[in-house]
Amino acid sequence: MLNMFGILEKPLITITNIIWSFDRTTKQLQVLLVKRAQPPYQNSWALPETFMRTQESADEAALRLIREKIGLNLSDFYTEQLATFTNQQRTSNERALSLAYMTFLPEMPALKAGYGALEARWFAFSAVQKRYCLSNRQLTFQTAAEASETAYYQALKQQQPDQHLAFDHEWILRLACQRIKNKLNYQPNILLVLGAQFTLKEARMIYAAFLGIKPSEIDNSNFKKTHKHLFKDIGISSSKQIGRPAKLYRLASNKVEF
Amino acid sequence: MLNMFGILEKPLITITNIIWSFDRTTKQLQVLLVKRAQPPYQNSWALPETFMRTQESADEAALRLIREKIGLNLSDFYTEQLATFTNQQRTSNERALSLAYMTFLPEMPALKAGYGALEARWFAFSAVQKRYCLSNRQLTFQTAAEASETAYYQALKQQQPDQHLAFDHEWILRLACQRIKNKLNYQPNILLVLGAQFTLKEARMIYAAFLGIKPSEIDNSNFKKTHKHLFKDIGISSSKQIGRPAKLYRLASNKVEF
DNA sequence: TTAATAAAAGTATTTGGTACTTTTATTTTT
DNA sequence: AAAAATAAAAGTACCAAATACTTTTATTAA
Repeated sequence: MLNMFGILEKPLITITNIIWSFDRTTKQLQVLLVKRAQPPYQNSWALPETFMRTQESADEAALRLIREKIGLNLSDFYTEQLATFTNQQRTSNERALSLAYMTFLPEMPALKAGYGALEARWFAFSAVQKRYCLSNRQLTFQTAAEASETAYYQALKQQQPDQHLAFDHEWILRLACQRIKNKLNYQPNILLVLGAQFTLKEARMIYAAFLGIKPSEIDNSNFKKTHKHLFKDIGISSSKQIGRPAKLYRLASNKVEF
Repeated sequence: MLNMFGILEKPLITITNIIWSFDRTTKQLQVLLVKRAQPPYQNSWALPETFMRTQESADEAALRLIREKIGLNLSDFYTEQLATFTNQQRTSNERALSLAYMTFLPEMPALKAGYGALEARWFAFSAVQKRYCLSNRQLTFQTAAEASETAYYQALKQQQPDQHLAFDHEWILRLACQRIKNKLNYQPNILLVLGAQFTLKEARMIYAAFLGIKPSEIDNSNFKKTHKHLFKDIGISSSKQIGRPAKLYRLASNKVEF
């Protein structure tokens, strides 16, 4: 398509979805990765992706992705937009923008790999964080000094594929961590992975992961006081465990502001 | 483009840029609107837009938009991504996704309408807020209950064009307000419109606009204490005015986290 | 029955937010 | 030139929240 100023871009639209859940037995936050069946980045681990189709909104595509690629048939989850990635160097062949979403599942369902994936697997977030150095590094998006993004995409080409996530997925994950951390104090949507009821210890485990500290560094008593506006005691105690049973809480509001 | 599952979408990409500045004489936050020269929404006020071209990143397109449509040739400003709008009902003809950005100008330059615009004009944000009811209404994007977004796009078709901004631009602006408000306490990028040095009164004017209160309702002394981590006293006093001269401040950090 | 465990519950101290008052530096008026 | 008006800086006292820490309680394991 041409107009008097140049050729308009009509790129493919990739939907990339960071899918979070929580393992109740290990009390570990989980993130879903798939092993790619086809090139590029064949056999590499990647965030689940799909191309957007005609007659479908991005949100719908994000849901279809969950169904098709991961074999999940769920009704109860929450998806929010993360950001859109437009750098030309992010793909090598035909240009594709990536609309990144985050989905929070209130349980940790069994997975089966769908089309395009050799395998779909839950990973403990702490392991992924360590493996791919998703530290709290500041990401600057200042247009005047967008050097860091440019530098990242330059370096991307030299990477060993088997030691990294496919495409710019580490960059996307890093951004997701930053976003979740920023919202921890006013809109901790990440806690939706804890489902309808949870203990404060479980909430603390998640907070600690994004704050970059050990869970033991957060005092239970103080945590309860500081976040009492976010959690509501539902008057039930947790099931059998060593020590006094923990109370169960729910999120105070499921209204989610943008 | 076809694969075994269906037809992939390759939509046009619209870059929509909300451009903010500050009028030092009236101490009013300003937002830039253009009057559309061509259909659809001919003669309606709209946020500045352009189509993305090949060989150009979305960030570059956002910058080109500033140059071409508004005749600004600036080097010193900051642009950040707001969100991406993908609803099919947002355009009537060929499908177009909109990548919305926000740009903060440290001055309020004169405008000249460029290609596609009959006029480009600065509006006092307070007037725009009132005119288009950009109140603090909660916007829910819960995928399970995305009724509000769907309802919005349904209602959009019935709107009187001359009483509203073009396309879904009121929706986009409302989201921008919400985002700015949320970031006021930890990353008030909106204050970049105040330039290299500003008085606390100027900062208070902007805070008040997004908090939905009168500037007089914010106590100067307390505001200073509460936000002292964000502002740095640069030891200079403001120029001649009635009353004791205000000190000048700068933003403590121009590092911007995502 | 006792020890160990883990969380609830409570306390005391420090920090930060809020409401309010006083002081100071400037312009305008007399 | 002096006094009044203005607007912000600077200070104060009080209340609420965050933090560090201790005690109590409900449970399991030995």
